[in-house]
Amino acid sequence: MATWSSEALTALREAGLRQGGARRAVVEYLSRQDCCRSAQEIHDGIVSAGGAVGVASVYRTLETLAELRLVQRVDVGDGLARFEPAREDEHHHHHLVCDDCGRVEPFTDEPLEQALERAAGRLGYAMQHEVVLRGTCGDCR
Amino acid sequence: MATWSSEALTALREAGLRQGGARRAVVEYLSRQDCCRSAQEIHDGIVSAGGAVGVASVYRTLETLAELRLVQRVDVGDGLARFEPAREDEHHHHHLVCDDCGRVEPFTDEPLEQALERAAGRLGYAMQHEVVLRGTCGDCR
DNA sequence: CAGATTGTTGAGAACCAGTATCATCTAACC
DNA sequence: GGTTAGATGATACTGGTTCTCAACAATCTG
Repeated sequence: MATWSSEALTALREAGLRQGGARRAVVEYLSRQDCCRSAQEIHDGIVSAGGAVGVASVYRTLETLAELRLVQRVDVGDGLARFEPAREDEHHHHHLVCDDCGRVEPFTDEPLEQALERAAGRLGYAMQHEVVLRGTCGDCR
Repeated sequence: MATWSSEALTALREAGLRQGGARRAVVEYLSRQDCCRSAQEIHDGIVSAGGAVGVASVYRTLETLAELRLVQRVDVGDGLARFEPAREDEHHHHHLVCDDCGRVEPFTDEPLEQALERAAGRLGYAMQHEVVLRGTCGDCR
C-alpha cells in the first residue's frame, strides 16, 4: 500500500502533469498533516522549512489536486479555504468547529458515515461529502 | 404558528433591536426563499424589487440574524457565504452541490438526521450542523 | 548529453467578498 | 413634535484568492 504522497505524485504523472518543485513541496507538506490546513498555513509551512514556493503556486497546486480528487477542500465558514489529503477509509473524518475560538478538529463516526453513504446513494449524487458540526469546544466551555 | 418573518421580527424586538428598513427588507426577502442565498443575491434581489438598502446593511443584518440563530449560514466552498431562514423541523435540510455548474439544491434525509443527532450527542458538541454532498447534478450529467 | 519545447513557477498586480468608518437618518420613547 | 441612541448607506479599506507574464525547468528528441 503506497503512501498518500507517492500515490498523489503518480496520479499527477498519469494525468500528464509534470512534477515541479512547487507541486512536490505541497504534496510532501500535506502528507505530513493529520487534518486540514489553509493555503496560507501550507505556504508558510513550506517556506519556514526552507522551501521557496510562491503563494500562487500553492493555490494552483491545491486546485489541481482537488480536481484529481487527491485533496479534499474543507470549508468551515471563516473565509479560509482549507485542504487535506483525501486518504482512503481509515483516515476519513469530518470536522468540529468551535463557534467561540474557531478551532477546527477532526472526528469520525461510523453510523453517520453509513447514513451518508445511503443518503448519497438514494440521491444518486455524491462521491465526496463534508460534514461540519458547530458548538463550543472543551477549552471554551 | 407564526411565519418565519414575523417570528424573526419579534425576536429582533425582544433582543432590544430596532426594525429599520434594511432589517425588514432582508427578513422579508429571506422569508420568500426556499434555499440559501448569497449576500449579493439578497442585496440585488431587494434592490431590483425597488428597495434601497446598502450592501453593508445586508451583511450587518445577516450577521445579527445569524447570532440570534434566525438564519443559518451555509458554506459550500465557492468562496461565497450563503444564508437561509432557520426554520423549525420540517424545513430543515442539507445541500447538494454540483461540482460542474456550482448549483446548490436542498435535500432531506431522515436517517442521516438521526445519525447526526447521535454523533453530536456522543461528542457533546453541536447544536448546529451542516452537510454538503458533492457530485454532478442532473443537468450536467 | 545538448537542445528544443512546452508546461510550470513566482513576483506582483488585480480582483472581489466582506468589514470598518463616519456622517446622516430614523425608530422608539417621551 | 422633540430627543436620542441605535440603524443606515456611501465609500474606503482589508485580506484571501486569482490573474498576468516573463523566466525557468521537466520531459522529449535526436
